[in-house]
This record gives sequence, C-alpha cells and structure tokens, in this order.
Amino acid sequence: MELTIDQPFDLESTLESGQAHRWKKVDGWYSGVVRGEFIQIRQKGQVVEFCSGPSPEATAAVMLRDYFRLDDDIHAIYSDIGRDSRVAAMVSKYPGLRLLRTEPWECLVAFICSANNNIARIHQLMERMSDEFGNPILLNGQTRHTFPSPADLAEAGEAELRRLGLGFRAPYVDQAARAVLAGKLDLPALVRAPYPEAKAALMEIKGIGSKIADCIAVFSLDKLEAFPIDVWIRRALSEWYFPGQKTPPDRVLLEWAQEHFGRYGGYAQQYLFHGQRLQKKADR
DNA sequence: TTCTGCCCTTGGCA
DNA sequence: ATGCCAAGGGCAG
Repeated sequence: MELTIDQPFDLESTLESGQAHRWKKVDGWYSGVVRGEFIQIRQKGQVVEFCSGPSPEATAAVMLRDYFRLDDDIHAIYSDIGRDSRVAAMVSKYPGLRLLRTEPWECLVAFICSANNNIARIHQLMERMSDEFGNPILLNGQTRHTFPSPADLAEAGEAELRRLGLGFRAPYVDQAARAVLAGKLDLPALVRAPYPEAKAALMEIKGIGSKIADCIAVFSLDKLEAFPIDVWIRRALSEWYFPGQKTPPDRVLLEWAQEHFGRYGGYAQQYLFHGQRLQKKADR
C-alpha cells in the first residue's frame, strides 16, 4: 500500500535519528514493529510504500500517519523554530526530519537504556528484550516480535534483564515495569497532563532524570516543548550560544532553551542533535 | 539547598 | 592493545 505525503518528510533521517530503536534496513526497506504491527516500509520521493501485519494495511496506514506525526503543521513549526538561525540552517539542510509519536512504555524503556550508552547498543537491547519476552509476528516470511508489556518485563525480572546486557539499568527497568503495573505510573494519563506535571511524574522513577524524562515527554507524550539536554546538545549550546564561557549548568541551559526555542523546542532539539551527529560522521 | 566527583554494565572503536 | 566513550542518573560528601 502507498501513502502520499504532501509535506516535507524524510523517512531515513527520521527513523535513524535516535528516536525509534527497532528499525532495521533490509535491502532498501525499513523493517520494524510499531504498536504491535510488523511494518516494512520505504520512500520514493513523496510516496511511501509499505506492507503490514497482522492488521490490514488500511488500518496500518492510519496508524502510521499518527506515528509519523503527519498531523503536525510542519511549515508552522519550521517557521517557528527557524527564528533561530542555526536551526533554520539545519532545517533547510535536512528538510523532512520529523519527530515521531512513539509508544510511551517502549519509549520509556528505550531511554532508561540510553543512560551512558550508545545508540547501536540501545537498539540491540530493545531487540533482545522483544525477542525474549515479546510475541512473534510473521510478515512476508520474516519474524519479528512485539515489544514486551510492563507485565512481561516485570515477570522477567531484574536478573533476566541483566542477562540480556542491561547492566546497571536492569533494576531501573524492572522498577518502572512494576510502577506501571501497580498504577503508580499512568502513562496514558501523562499524554493529557501538562508538560511539567508529566515530567515530574516520570522523574519519580529511579533511572529517569531530567534528560530521559524530556526524551520520553517529547517522543511519546506529545510534549513538543520538552528539550532534552544530552552531551551533544550541551556541547552545541555551550559553543554556539555561550562562547568563551564555562558551560552553564543544565538547569540554566534548560531554562534558556525553553525561552529561546519556545513551544516547539523538541523539534529544534532534534535538528540540533541530528545536525551535530551528521557533522561528526562527515568529519571522519 | 546546590554543586562536585565518582561509580555503574557492556561493548565498539581507535 | 587498552583506554575512551557512549541520547545519564544515583549517591556521598
């Protein structure tokens, strides 16, 4: 089935920008599992072609439009974050890099796993947890697994998670799974909650600090104003906006970024992050 | 209260 | 080879 897209959209940079962790490139197609659907997808110009299962493709098409945030007014967003000239330059260099609307529980686990870790290994851990504790789905002769539910991972427990290689993050994921099961952490409710409230609730979980809470908020809870500050962004902000100064503490950087980048700060952050990484890749 | 330094699992990379 | 680093956070002092 095909999706016709009448706005800036770049499948490759969007799927490979560190927001989603279960996409593999297999002969020109991206293969992944989104919200329980096995998706194989590729882009040719403004046309996106995909196969899906187990649900019918018409159902998956609706789901994918939501996943890719095609409901965003991307021109208004680009215009807003483009008030910053560095972001504007990156938007014109990489048009179509989008935020995704990922599943909150899966996103939460992925970003707990991101602590002091690299993207390749986060992908590996997410895939191992799925293979071990998720349910199999078959499509075009290939098998993938759904991402395990909180109950699945709570049942697996800390020791099993360590065995998969989560290391010191294993107890954090275990505890988060139990909090969701016990109703102490209500992720669907946080989608509707205001950003500060959602962030505070996430930070009650051990292993979720300010940065990881902001990642979960922007990628899965519809908080487009959230602005995750990681090593790349800290470096970029320090070098570009506070040159010749000692790097301000994150609290100060965050306050400044909220004010400077505004209500679509999450989009601006994604461009800064992606631009920095591509630049480094190009330098080598 | 806020800041600093150290530790934590694992593995890819130079 | 072996030390560094990786979309950080917890904890002690």
